[in-house]
Amino acid sequence: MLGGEGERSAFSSTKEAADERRKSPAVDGDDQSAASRYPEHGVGADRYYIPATVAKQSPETANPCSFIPYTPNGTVYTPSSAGRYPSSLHLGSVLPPAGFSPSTAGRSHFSPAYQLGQSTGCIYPPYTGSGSALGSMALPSTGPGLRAQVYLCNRPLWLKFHRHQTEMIITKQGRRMFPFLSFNIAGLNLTTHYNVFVEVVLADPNHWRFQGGKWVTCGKADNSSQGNKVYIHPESPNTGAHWMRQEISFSKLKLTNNKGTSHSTSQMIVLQSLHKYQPRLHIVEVTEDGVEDMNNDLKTQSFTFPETQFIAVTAYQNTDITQLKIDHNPFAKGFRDNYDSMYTATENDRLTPSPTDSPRAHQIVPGARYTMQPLFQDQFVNNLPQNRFYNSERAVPQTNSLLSPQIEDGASQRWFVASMQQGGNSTSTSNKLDLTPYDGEYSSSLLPYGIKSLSMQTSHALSYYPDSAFTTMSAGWGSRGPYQRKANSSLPWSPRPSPSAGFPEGSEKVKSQIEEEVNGSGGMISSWTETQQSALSLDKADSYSTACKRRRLSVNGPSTEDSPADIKCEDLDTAVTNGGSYSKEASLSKSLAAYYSFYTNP
DNA sequence: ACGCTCGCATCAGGTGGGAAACGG
DNA sequence: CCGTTTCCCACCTGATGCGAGCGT
Repeated sequence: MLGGEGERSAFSSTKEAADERRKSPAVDGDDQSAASRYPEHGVGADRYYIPATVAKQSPETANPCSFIPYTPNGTVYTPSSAGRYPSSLHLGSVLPPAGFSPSTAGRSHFSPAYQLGQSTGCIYPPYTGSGSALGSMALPSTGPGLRAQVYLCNRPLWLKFHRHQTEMIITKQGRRMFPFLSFNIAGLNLTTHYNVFVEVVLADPNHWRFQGGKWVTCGKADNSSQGNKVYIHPESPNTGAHWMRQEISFSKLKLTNNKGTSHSTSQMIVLQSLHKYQPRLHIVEVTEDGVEDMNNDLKTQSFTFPETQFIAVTAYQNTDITQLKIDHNPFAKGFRDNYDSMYTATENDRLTPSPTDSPRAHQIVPGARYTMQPLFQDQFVNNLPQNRFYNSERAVPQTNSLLSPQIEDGASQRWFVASMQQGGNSTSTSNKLDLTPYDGEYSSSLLPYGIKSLSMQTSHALSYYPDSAFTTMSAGWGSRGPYQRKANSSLPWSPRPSPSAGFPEGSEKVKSQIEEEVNGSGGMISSWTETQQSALSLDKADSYSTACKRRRLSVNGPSTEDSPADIKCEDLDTAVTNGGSYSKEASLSKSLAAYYSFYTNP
């Protein structure tokens, strides 16, 4: 396995108390400003994020809401002194004043706050924080200090890539990530405003190279890299209700190696080739205009999903990764060997989405049938009239979430992470990902926000997405669907039900099952989330997969191993959905009803 | 006449492959 | 020399504009 494989998916989140006043990073602004705000260079270059770290926490201590806690079994390097944005924000002294967000550009300047932690000089400062981590995972509620919970929507897909050590192409003009980051957030104050942004930090202090079919370290990382390391979601700032309404997709985030780029800097994150990076999600409470509240130090929450770690490259090294990209990225359909034959087949027999299929549908595993086009048509790019949405800049439609893959995936799993302080000191670099699935019924609990419930609906109404896994996988393309278009952006939010509802009694059981499965498969966890539908057509999927892989074989081993794992996963999923007390059909109907009720209420 | 839906064509942009260029 | 980076290519997706057809 590659270095990152098998990494424990312990997610680490951090809520770092800021000792200093800070403002949110500017969305707009030029690179320089952005970079300066979150400089990675300059300071001690030695700040890296060490994955697999988190304060240990047992599910029991986790939030009562039954969201299955993203059990942090991993370890996260925790600097003695932590800052809010330890890694990239360490440069404090170097930060020049900059506008905070596009909407607030020039209005607020980067304050020293983000620089916290910088002074520590510790090499791996990213996770700092004090206080209880999961223990603070409270049910969504109103009031300050509540902890947010974050789901990595397309986690199954990320896991697939992670197994082979994810690689992300970086180009001068910028290249989108694939899979891209897509989250669902819960636990925010409905009316409070937040800035949501992604920061990409060095995952380790090494320079990597692909040798002998494997990624091996090769000297030390170049810490002097400059450039923007933060991508602020274009809809920032916005209310908690807004962020929780739908998936928060970062599909338009671009990675570049062009430090001098001056255009579209707000959409570009500057990285260095052959370095390993770890994306981090930050949620910062701000005033309505995007300025961080200077009177509260506990308004920043950070989340890290180790499975999203990747090595930046200018050309793909591992053929397995290349094949995965081709298989799942709709823009790469042209590289699928048997594309023609595949699409001449009947719709039901198709192994991969048709060109017209929803983009979202593409972040799924091959072998599944999905033709949600009408519903998910604009998931990838927002093509709806902007004024119909809460925010014109929304990358992903609100309703998307409803239809989002997560739904389906919901049946099989939900990856949830509660914000927690990175106080954990675990030093273990275990690479084993912690697979904590959400129970199949979680969706109903989330219904109020439509997002999750919609997912269920999708799976229900659309036979194309038989299994939940798909929905999750497809989430990567952003989620937006026709239903969202009809949704009134100004709809009042019904009280969010306790997340606990999302986890059926059997959730623990399911979780243990999954973990067992994962362990038993030697880390082949990538596709366990695939839906049972795909399992039904597994043979077809395998055929497709095999065909696609004929073209190239990785030195270190073909991905054919996926098949067994997939089967197991699917079987597991089936067991969960069928064997358990969970009735997908009933649940879907219920969710659907709830969904409509929610959106039609005045 | 007006509004709506649908299909088609066009365009911009994203994708990996492969060859050439670059640099240590 | 070798590894890395850059550029161009063909292919595909999604957004947009336009006109035809239909119903009110």
